[in-house]
Amino acid sequence: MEYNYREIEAKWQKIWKESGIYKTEIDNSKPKYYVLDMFPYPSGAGLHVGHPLGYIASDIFSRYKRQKGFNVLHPMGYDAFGLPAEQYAIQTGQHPAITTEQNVNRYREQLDKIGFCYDWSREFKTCNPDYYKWTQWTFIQLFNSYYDNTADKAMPIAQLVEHFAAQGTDGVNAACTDEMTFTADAWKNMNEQEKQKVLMNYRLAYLADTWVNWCSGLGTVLANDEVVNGLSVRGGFPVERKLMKQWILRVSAYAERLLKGLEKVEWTDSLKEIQRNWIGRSEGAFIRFQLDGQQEQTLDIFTTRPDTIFGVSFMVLCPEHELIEKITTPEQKAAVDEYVTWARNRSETERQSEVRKVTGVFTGAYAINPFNGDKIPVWISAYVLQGYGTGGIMAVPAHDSRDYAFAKHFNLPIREVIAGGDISTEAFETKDGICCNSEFINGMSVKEAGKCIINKVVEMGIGYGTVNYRLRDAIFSRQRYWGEPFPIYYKDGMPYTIPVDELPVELPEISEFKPTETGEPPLARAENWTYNGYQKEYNTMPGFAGSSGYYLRYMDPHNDKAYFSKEANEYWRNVDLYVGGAEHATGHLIYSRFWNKFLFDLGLSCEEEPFKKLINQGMIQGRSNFVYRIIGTNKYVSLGLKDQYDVTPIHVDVNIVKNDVLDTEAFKNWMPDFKDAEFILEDGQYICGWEVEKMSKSKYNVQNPDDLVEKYGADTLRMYEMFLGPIEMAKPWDTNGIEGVFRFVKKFWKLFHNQNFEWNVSDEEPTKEEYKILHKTIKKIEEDNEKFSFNTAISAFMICTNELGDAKCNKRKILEPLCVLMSAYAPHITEELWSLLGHQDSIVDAAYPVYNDSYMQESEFTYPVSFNGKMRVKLTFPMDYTQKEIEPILLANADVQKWLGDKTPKKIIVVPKRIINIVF
RNA sequence: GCCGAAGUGGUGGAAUGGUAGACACGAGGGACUUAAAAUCCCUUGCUCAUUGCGAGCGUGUGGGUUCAAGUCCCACCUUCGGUACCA
Repeated sequence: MEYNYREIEAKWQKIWKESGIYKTEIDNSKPKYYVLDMFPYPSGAGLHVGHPLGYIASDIFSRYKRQKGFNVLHPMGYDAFGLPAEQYAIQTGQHPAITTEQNVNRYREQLDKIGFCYDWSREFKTCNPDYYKWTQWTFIQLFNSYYDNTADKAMPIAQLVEHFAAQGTDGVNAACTDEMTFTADAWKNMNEQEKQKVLMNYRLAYLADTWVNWCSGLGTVLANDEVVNGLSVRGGFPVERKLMKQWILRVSAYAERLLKGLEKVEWTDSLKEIQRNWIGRSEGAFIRFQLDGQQEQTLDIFTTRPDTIFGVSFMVLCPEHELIEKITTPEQKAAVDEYVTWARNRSETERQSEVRKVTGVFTGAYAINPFNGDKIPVWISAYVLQGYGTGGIMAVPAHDSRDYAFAKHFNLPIREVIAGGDISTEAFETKDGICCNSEFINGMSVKEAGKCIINKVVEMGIGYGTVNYRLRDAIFSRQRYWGEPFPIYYKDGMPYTIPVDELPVELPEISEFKPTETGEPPLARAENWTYNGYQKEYNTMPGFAGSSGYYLRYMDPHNDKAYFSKEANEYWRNVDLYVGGAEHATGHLIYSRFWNKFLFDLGLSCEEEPFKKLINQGMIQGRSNFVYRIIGTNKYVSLGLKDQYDVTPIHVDVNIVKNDVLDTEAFKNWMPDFKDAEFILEDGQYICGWEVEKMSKSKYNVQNPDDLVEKYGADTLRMYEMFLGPIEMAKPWDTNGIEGVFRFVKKFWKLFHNQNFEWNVSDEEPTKEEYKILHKTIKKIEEDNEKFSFNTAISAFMICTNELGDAKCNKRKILEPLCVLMSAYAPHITEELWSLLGHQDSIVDAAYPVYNDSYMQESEFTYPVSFNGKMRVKLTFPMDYTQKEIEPILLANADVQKWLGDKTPKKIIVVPKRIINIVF
């Protein structure tokens, strides 16, 4: 039979589906291996060509591991809550659940065509109430927990309540929004509402007024990772700053553990580095400055350079600082109000573009340097950020470039306290200097002086050494409909959780998906959105809520008693291999790790890190094609001739271009504008230009995997995507080479057939040469699989197939193991051949062939011989010859003598099985 | 600015410090065919030579280590990704 991929692929996909061969169960007799893809958001555009890249890689690895004897968990599902479906709903009135369902079906259809080995019985969508019940459940646990810094883990808030009742805040070392001190009696005298307010300061999920990224285009707030260059990632709308009451997750409490955990995972260095920078650990000191003439007010700052404290010449507060209204002098009030109003209302975009522009205003107040009693003016400037440290700084212009620019601009003093720089031109920012002009720390190194100052401030009771993180708490509310409702109702203005046994709180039906006329979130439209008469929360959870713990749910997806069973978790533990884009480095991959660590603290998840090994598939860029229109005409000139004319490049649909040659007829029919197009050809062809750009509809460079499956089959598509290059590298999507892979698949099929496409496999014993071809391939494929170097593995298959074809080898003992090796890459064709070879069982459970070194033994080796490093001749020696035995034969050789001439060799280097180098 | 990754033919890309360019695309030539598709064979880094042998140069640039460098070290250039007043 000829290779008919359509028939073969349809046949096996049906059989796999019906037999449930990819269904996975806990099996204690086998080691587990958990392979996970970042699940997709089912957008209306369908699966794009970048998705399969990672999915195919993980699929290959899953199949390989299964053949290696592992019990492989390889699930798939959908991240189904999200903005596009809701935006669409606002425009059309179509319920997002319906659009989502349609999109999911389309995705599933596309995925099925590629022949993945997912265990679909575990599939779920994050918008299923069965699933988001557990997202809500986790939220309640977060609400009912606080972070105990001494135990270094999350603890029940009830324990904190007990502590408050017994000792007040004395001995409390917990992550909180504001430091609090009160006695046990004070606690007992608080009313319910006051107590709730105090607890809110400690909860891991808390409600607070906070400056947020408000996106009016989307009608919601966004997390920091959802804003890029002042614009929303989804939709590209401008983002402004706004003070709003929001649900927030105290992710920052886990900063140190998130940082430390990176040491234990096998991720790429670059990804770890991105997370490290995002977490942004810095060591320094917290120091309290007294304000001149005001006993009750202090100005707290964080600095990484306590050693420069004698160089402080002014203090700066962020425009949002609460101290501003308390300390501003009457004379300065007008100027301060004006500045603060301006600074607070700037949009993110403005902030971005005005970075490094020096602005600020003097408050009229002075702080006192605790070490020398100097009066230091307190300024306000937007270069100091609210939300990092204390929102206030001690400015040391001589040794910080930002303070320097500020001091120069406002003509403030610049005092040198680290020797060796030239502070007349720029700040001297070294951390290896020696202190000067600094009284008792003169002559000390920066490091020593820092320690000394920290000891002093501790002694004086005005500060301590501390560690500060850039990582912010995550805003968890969205003023949106299509998300998980909060399991929260309000009583006397304070939030309370809905009992766990009444979960899930299902998303109600509403008539319209827009915010209300009064600007309330869409859920305010829901009828009876109450709990025992109390109003339920109008906000919903953000996109990352559902994706933060989904990998745990796959372990036990249908459990209605628990998130997942202990048994399932202890077997599957965590994800061994996670495949997805690096764009999630500062979002999903942080939130997920936080989520998992919290569940670990609760004793639910038995591993602290969720993703052991992570592979980032590179981004797939588009490869656009261009035609060149001669300006003012409807004439198009081929690439090579375009420089002779005045032309405008125009994007042309890549689907009517093959190997950069334009199908001119198809071009004329493409759009009415081009109906009468004329062409100036080169060599009878129209050659298009090309460029690598982002893949987008408007650039006509989008290619759909379905078309390629239709034209070449899934096996060819799978291998081609892997053959493009290393999965981790970004690369343009280019179908120019797919024919080569298709040819190879056909050749592979032919190994099992004669010229007339009749089955032709012999039971003869293979020769040693044939075994050698096979075992060389077994070894290479195994090494490449372990390294995720699938492109070179495919090259090895091509070489092997060519060699066996040349040798006319059709021996079962060679072809059968080869089939197994290749089944991970091309599951359909190998499954078909496997059954033709007479096997009843599926090839997915065939054992991976064992490499046998004995076939690779050689009796001799051909050495390249180089003279002073330049390769000249090749000589063959028996394998077991030593250098001593080789040398005389070598020197007696005519070619060697020719090259040596009358020179005598200084040294002869023989590297066994590599090279001989003669140095003269 | 800072952090990270990467620069190899016309193209995608191979090379544990040891014959650079595997494998594939494209291109050129040929076979088969009435023709096309499909298939098969040869050539294909650059320059010179080409009657044959060949010779020289080549992995972003400039240095260095080494018998030997695409690979290691130093400096620089370029591109891409992350981040951006984080005290």
